[in-house]
Formats: sequence, structure tokens, C-alpha cells
Amino acid sequence: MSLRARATVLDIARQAGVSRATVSLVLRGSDRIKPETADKVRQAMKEVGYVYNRAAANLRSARTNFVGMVMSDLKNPFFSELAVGIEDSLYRLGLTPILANTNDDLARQRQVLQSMLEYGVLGVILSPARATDAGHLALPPTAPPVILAMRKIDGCDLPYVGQDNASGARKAAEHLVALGHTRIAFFGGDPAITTQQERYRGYCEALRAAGLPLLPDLLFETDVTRDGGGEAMERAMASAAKPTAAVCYNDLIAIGATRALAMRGLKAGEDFAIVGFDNLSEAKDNFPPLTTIDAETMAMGDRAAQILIGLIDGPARSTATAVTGGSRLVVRDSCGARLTGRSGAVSNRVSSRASLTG
Amino acid sequence: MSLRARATVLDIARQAGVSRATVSLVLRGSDRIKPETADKVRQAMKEVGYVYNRAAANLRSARTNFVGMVMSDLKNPFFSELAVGIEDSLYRLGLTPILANTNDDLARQRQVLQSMLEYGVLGVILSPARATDAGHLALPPTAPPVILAMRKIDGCDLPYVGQDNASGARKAAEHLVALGHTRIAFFGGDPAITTQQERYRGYCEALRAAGLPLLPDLLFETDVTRDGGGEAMERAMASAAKPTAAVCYNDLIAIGATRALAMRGLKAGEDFAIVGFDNLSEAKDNFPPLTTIDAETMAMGDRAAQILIGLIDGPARSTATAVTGGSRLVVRDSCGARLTGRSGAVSNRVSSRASLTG
DNA sequence: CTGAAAGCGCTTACAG
DNA sequence: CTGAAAGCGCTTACAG
Repeated sequence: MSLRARATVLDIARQAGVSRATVSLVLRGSDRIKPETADKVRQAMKEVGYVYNRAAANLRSARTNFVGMVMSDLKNPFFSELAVGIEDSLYRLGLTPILANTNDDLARQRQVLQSMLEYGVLGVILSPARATDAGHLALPPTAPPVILAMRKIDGCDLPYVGQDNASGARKAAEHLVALGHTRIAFFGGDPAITTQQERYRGYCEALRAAGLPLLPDLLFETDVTRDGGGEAMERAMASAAKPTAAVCYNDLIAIGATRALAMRGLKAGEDFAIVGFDNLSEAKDNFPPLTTIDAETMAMGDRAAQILIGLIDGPARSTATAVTGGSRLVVRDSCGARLTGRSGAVSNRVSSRASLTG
Repeated sequence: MSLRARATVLDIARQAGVSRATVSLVLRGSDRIKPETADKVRQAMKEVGYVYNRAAANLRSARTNFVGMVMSDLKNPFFSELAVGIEDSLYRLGLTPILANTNDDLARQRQVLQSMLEYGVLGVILSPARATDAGHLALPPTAPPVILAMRKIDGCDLPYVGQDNASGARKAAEHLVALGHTRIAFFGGDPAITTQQERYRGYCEALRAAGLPLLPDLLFETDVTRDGGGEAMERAMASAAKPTAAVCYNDLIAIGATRALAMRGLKAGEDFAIVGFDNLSEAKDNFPPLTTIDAETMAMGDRAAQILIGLIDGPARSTATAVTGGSRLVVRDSCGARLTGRSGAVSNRVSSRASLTG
């Protein structure tokens, strides 16, 4: 539409009395142009109301500035924080993100990936939709690099950036063990996703190391939502295993669990110890504030962008890079440590506590 | 980079033994091509591993499929829900969103808008950064349509899509009046933003209609965050005005307020009545579940996309469209209505309640 | 330091 | 129904 009405380099060239090539050099800030000429050109640009046509430039130079950002579920605050981290980093690198939210829909993921290839993206940062397998990610040989964010795919050797899930969950469970708990549940997510597998493995390692039995009825799988967390807590309270603490797959589940306690007039950190995973910005604002593993989500987004740049500029398509981070324990109130001190067990209804911290 | 290695329409044409024009027609699904020829071309596309080059097509046809999505704060769940709504709608329309998160930074907003013009976006959906004025949105005459989402700008006649803020806040306050409250606070946001002004106005209208005095010390401005809500509640509890209820600028503030109550061993809906605004997906998962105004955020995103399409395809750049919606009261537990019935006042420490609802 | 020519990969009239 | 030619708005060698 309005594209056609726009002034072109030729209009600038005529206005300034120079050639198109000269204008092009000025546009890209070349130092091969005499300052006066450059000024004359810039003046002409203003006069004709020039707007750079990046599509044309990209076509000629066979290079775009696009990077695909494919998120599996942007409504989940974890992924929106990740997206913000990626967007911010790409922006600083002078790259332009094309966004797609697949909603964990495989067909949509396939379509948006195809579309991004057609746009000539320099690369893609992809948090794969649930049920993605290696076959879905088999791309044409000319395809740009793709980085998996947060979820690995079996049999797929694409570079991966994510938290150190096993280590984080292990620290969470160790913390609860140190507080004296012996019946520690795992409120988990989708067993088909590597993130769940790794976090559950970390939890198991901690229990094993502590000499605690790994009871299958301490695992409560549930939806990865606040509702799911509440539901897991209800089941846990009604179960024969009678856990006194839980490592949660993520903060959403942990928040739902604290809420289910509150519904019963109970309180996380007093009547039941809870540790989450992710350190969402709402974790510190929960009541009680959530003890959790800091996934450094924004920083992970930044890492993903940095890795991608490396692959784009780098010599060959490198194989199997795995960058992990984010497994620091952040102690707040939902685990009870602040009530009892590091080593004591959580007792019921300790006297009221005071300050919260971010 | 890899762009150059890709097969082109000419490669397909040679492979299929037809001309480039024929290939182009097949690519766009024209019915002017004999079925056998089309099949032959499609076969050739596969053989040469063709990937459509959308940038080239756009250049020639002087039309892109890009739409700019400029969000002021994607970390705020309200805006991420809005973004999901917009993205989903654009996707269905065959359009490709270019994302930018300005973080309420004016300089960044200016840059991304410029960049989007250079990419030839068909239009932009913009939730303006704080402190944006009409001058910041003065675009070149050839610029595509821009729609303001959620925030109006004084002196700027761009089309606007947003909630009916005054009406929603009025309903919220009327609800609290009907429950018997006479000292109703407003926990508000940034007074420079029209959304705040409109919501505060709606609140004032309800109080005036009920014959209640509009006390300036019932207005507690605060950060539009969970922390801000907690802080407003602390100030309200310590104030001479001693409110018994609050209309909150949004759910984040309302959630923070319920949490501040919980920190004191008090409970929203029993000791203090709270109504939020937005109906974030976490509103129903709050403890207690939040009474709020449903902003129909996803639907608003869809509306914004629809309006934009109308302007793109429409005859002339239409002026000043204002589409509003989203002001339905959703009664849950934080207001106390379920405890006392619609007409009674909230008393202290009513007997324990039961079920929650989404 | 600047200019004239060619071409990126498509689509668009225009023929036939 | 299909082909040969021109051109979208840039950048890229290549001259000078």
C-alpha cells in the first residue's frame, strides 16, 4: 500500500545531486564519503521524507536482521519473562524479533517455523511445543540455526539453553531434608517433557543421598498451572503417604499449593513446607513468599540470544551445545526455614513471624 | 548468509520446464494454471528444496504481511495476555507480528516504531510507553495506521481500543457501596495515564451517586505492581480515613493488597473488601479469589487486530475510532459479597467459608 | 571520493 | 493457459 508512495534512494540522489551509490553509502554510515556530501544527502533525506526500505536492502545484501522467537505458552509468566529477556537482548544486538506463540500446538509450530524460514530469519529461538519430536525439527539443509530453549528433544542434537534442572531440584530437596523432613513429595508436571524428568531426577538424587526411600506415591503429577498445584496439594493431603513437604516442578504449582493450604486454614512454611522452581517475579509476592530455585529466566533469554549470535556469525553450524544455568536456592518463607532455623524440622503452628523479603 | 544458497523460482522453472511466471502463479495458488502443470511445478519445488523468499515477493508486490506489536511492559501479565490475544488474531489473519517491548522507555519506543516503518509493516498496535505525548506519535504522511491499545494520549486522534475504564470502576465501587461500605478507598496507579484517570473517575461517580463524600485521603496512588498494592494497603491501614474497602486500579495492586492483609493475619473479604480490575488469569487463583472487573484482555487483543485490518483494507485512514469493552463485574471472595449477601456490610471475622470458584 | 551498471528473487502487466 | 520482459528499492563490485 503506502510502500509505493515512499521516496527512494533515487529521489534523495536527485535532490542532493549525487548518485544512488553515494546515498547508499551515507545511509550505512560509510566513512568513504566527504562530510559535506554526507550532510547534503542527509538534508535531502529529510526534504523528501525518506524512510529506509529494509526489505529491499535485505534482498540485495542477502541478509536480514530477523530472528524467530517461538514460544510454547506466552500466557505462562515463565515464558513471558523468557521472551522479555530474549527480546531485550536481540534488540541490543540490532536484531528484530518475529514472534510466534504456538500454544503447545504442533501444527502451528510447524507453520510458524516454515514462515520464519521464508522470511529469511538469521536463526530461531524455540521453546518446543509439547510432543515435539526430532522429526518435527528436521529442517532443510539451508535452514538457519535453531536453538532449543528450556526443553530438550530426544534424539535432537540442536543446541540447548536452559536451567540446570536436576541440580536445582536436588538443592530444593536437600534443603527440605536439612529442615528435617522425611516425607517429601514431588508435585510434578508433564512426564513427557525433559524438564520434568530432570527435576524429578534431581529430587530423587537428594532423597537417595539422604537415605530416604523413594516412594512412588510421593509423586503427584498435575497440570503446570496454579490450579494444578492446588489440586496436587489436595491429593497429597488426602494421601496415605502424608507428606510434610513438597518440591514443586515450578512456581505456578507451588503458588497453587500454598493457596490450597490457605483454603484449609493452613499455611505454607508452618503446616507444610513448599519449595518452587523458577523464581517468577510473583514468587516473592506470594503469601507466604516462596522459597524457590532461581532459574534466572531473563538471563537465560539473554544467553539464548548470545549463543544464537555465535552460531550465526560462527564458522560452521556447531553441534550440540548445551548451556545451563539457574539453580540457586532462594530461601523465603514457604519452606519454614526462617521459622525454625536451618536444621530443625517444621513444627505445626509456630508463633507468628514477621518481615518478608524480596 | 544461507539465503544465497537457496533455490529460486528460476531453478524450479528449469526443473519443471516452464517459465518463472508460471511458477509464481503456482506458488500463489492461481487457478489459471493447468492442474498437470501445477503438479509438475510442485514436484520440481520439492526436488530443488525450494523455500519461498517472502522478502523478495514483498518488495515486488509492495506489500508485506508484517504488523508491529509494541508493548509497554510485557512482564506485566496484563500485557502478556493482551499480546497473546493480538498474536493469535494476527496469526489467523495470515499476518506476521514483529514484537517490541519498550519497557515504558520513550527512546526505545521511538526507535522500534522507526524500525517497523522501515520494515513496511501494514500497521502497528501500540500500547504507548508512559509519558508518550501526541508529538511522539506524529508519523510521516506515508506511515501505516497505528492503533493505541489500552492507553489514550491527549491530543492524539489515533484510533483507540481499550476497556471501558470508567464504567468498570464505577461498577466496582457500586458493588462495594451495595455491600454497605461507606469508606471506600481507591488504590491507584500513575495519575498521568488516562487509564488511571478514567478508573478514578468511575469510582468517584459511584461514590457521588451514593451520596458518599469524595475524600482526597481515600486515594492511595502507588506502583502498578503487587508490591505497590501491598504498600498502598499498609498506608490505608495506618491512615486516619480508615477505609473498610478499596477499588484497586488493577489486579496486581489488588493481589498485593490481599497479601498485605494476610501478612497482618487479616483476610480480604472478611476484614477488608477488595475489588480489582482486569481479571488476570491469576485473579481466580488468588487467595482469596479476587472480585474484579473482567477486562476481556484476550478479546481486546483480538479487537485491536480486527480494527487494524479494517484500517489497512479500508478506504481512507479513518479518524478517531474508539472501541471499548470489558467492564463486567466478576464476584468472587475478596469483596465479601459471598459471606454477607449482596446488601449487608462486611463484618469482622465471619465464620469460615467454603468453596472457591473460578 | 563518487558514478554507471548490474542484479538480489520475486511479481506484474502484456502478449500470444 | 503460458512465456519474455520489465521492475520493486536497494547494495555491490567495478571504474575512474
